[in-house]
Amino acid sequence: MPELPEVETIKRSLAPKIIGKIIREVKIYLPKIVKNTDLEEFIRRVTGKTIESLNRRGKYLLIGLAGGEILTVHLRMTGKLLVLPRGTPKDKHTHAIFDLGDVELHFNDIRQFGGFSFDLPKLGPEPLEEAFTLTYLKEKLNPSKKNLKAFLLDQKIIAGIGNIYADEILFAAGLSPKRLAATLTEVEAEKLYNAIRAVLNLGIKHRGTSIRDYVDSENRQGGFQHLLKVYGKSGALCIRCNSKIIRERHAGRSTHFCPNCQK
DNA sequence: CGTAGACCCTGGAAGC
DNA sequence: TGCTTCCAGGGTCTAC
Repeated sequence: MPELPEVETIKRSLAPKIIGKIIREVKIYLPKIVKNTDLEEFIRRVTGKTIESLNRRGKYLLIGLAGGEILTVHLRMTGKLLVLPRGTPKDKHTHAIFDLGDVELHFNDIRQFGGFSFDLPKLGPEPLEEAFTLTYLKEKLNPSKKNLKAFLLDQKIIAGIGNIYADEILFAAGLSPKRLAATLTEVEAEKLYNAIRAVLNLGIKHRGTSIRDYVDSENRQGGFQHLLKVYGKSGALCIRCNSKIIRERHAGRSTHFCPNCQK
C-alpha cells in the first residue's frame, strides 16, 4: 500500500509515540510475518529492548533498538501500524501486538503481505536527499533498457516510488510511461528529476494518498488523493490538454496517463 | 542483463 | 439476490 510519502507520514506520526518506550512483550499471531528469522529468536531479540529511533528507507520503516539492532518493517499493500491504548482487543487482521507499557503497537494487514525482518535489501538513493542528483539520474537513465514506468518502480535505482506516484510523476514531467529511459534528452531528464522531487514532496505535505486502506499511526487518512491528476482517472479528461486519460498495463502494473500530452 | 507472469492473500466492486 | 470475475498502493521468484 504505502509508498514513500505514506511511509514518511507514518514515521512522523509514530516516532513521538514509540521512541523511548520499552518493548515489554511481543505477540505474533501470524508467524509468516516474521521474515528470515526463526520466530522464537525474533521474539528474544526484540523483547526487553528500548526503541531508540525510527527512520525510513524507501518504503521500509527502520526501528532502532537498544544494542544497535535494526528491526525493519514493510507494509506492502494493506499493512498498518497503529498505536492503541493498552488492552485494545485485536481484530481479525491484527497479526502482531507490541506491548509498550501504556500503549500497544498493533500490526494489522488484511492481505498478509507485509512483515518484519532484521534485513534490509539493497536500495537506490533516497529521492529527496542529496545523494539523488540530476547527474545520478542521467547516469541511470542512459544505459537502461526499461520504459519509464518500470524505471521509476525499480527500488534499486530510486527508493520509495510506487505505482501511484510513478504515474503522477510521469504526468508532471509530461513523459509517457512507455518511453524508453535511454531516449530522454537532457531537458527531459531534468523535467523528470524535478517532477520526482516535486510530486513526492507534495505527497508528504498532504500526508499521503488514501485510496483504499492507507492510514497513519493515528488512523488518519492522507489528503493527496484529492490532488491526483492521472492515477485512477481513466476516462476523465486531462487537466492540461482535455484528452481522455487512459489506463494500460505496464511493468505488470496498472498505468494511467494522458496519451496526448505525455510524450 | 532484461521482462513477463505467477505468487503470496483478503475483500470490495462490477458484471451477469 | 447471489454467484463469478476482476481488481488492488509491493516485492520476489521463476522461466525465458
